[in-house]
Amino acid sequence: MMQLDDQAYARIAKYFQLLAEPMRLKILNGLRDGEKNVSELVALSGGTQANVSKHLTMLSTANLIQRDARGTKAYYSIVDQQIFDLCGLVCGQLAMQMSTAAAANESFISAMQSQANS
Amino acid sequence: MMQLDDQAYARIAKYFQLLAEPMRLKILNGLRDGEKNVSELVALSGGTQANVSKHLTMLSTANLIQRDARGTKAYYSIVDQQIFDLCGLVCGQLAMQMSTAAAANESFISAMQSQANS
DNA sequence: TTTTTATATAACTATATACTCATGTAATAT
DNA sequence: ATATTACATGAGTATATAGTTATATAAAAA
Repeated sequence: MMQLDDQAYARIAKYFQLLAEPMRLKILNGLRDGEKNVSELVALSGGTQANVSKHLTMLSTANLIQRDARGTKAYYSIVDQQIFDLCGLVCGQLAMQMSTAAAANESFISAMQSQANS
Repeated sequence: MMQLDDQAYARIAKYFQLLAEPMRLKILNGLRDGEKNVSELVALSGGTQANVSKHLTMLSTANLIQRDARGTKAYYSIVDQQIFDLCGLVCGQLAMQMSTAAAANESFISAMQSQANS
């Protein structure tokens, strides 16, 4: 077994923490097909401007997304598409759990699986 | 872009939340090469018995690990090894960020990379 | 049966963080 | 110059959660 020091665990945990928030996942998914400005992300996510902006700052600070200010607008985009591999894996896990449990919500499962394979 | 409903985002976020804690990552990594009982995990992690037990209950409830009580001991083990793919991806991301930033701590980077490829 | 060992859990505290509301700031438009 | 638009951020609140201490529980040993 690989040994990691406490700082390494803390870093990895902080990374996962960024993905452990529904609104941030929504924002990241909203950026899947290319850059969007804050207003677009506010509309897309249904959150308030202040809240979306804060989440964008967090994701940007962690270098998961990058900011490009053009005029009065700020366009954000995904830095590394590999981020979606993570989400895909988790979706696959959840889909498996639910199908194993013979869960009732079939539409959720199929949505998860297609998400995982996208 | 795939549309997910709010419940889906919440589920995925909750899953990531489980991985967003250094002690839980340490425990999961401790189970990488096979089952261990609580005492072993307490020793390995350096946490208190109560705290480790709580984290184990959380991970077990979420079906990331499974519990097997034998005598007075409780042996925990990983349910699906794919969990380590997630950690590997994150380690790779962090390693990339650090090498891109030409960070000074080279030993951390190599540790991360070998972890990602294990 | 009593004690010991191994684990789980309840009660509590401290801290982190998501959110809202209000305001600051900077670029464009009038 | 002033107003407007787009975004960021500070202050404050509420909630979630990690950790500690103490105790409960259950199997094994004495």
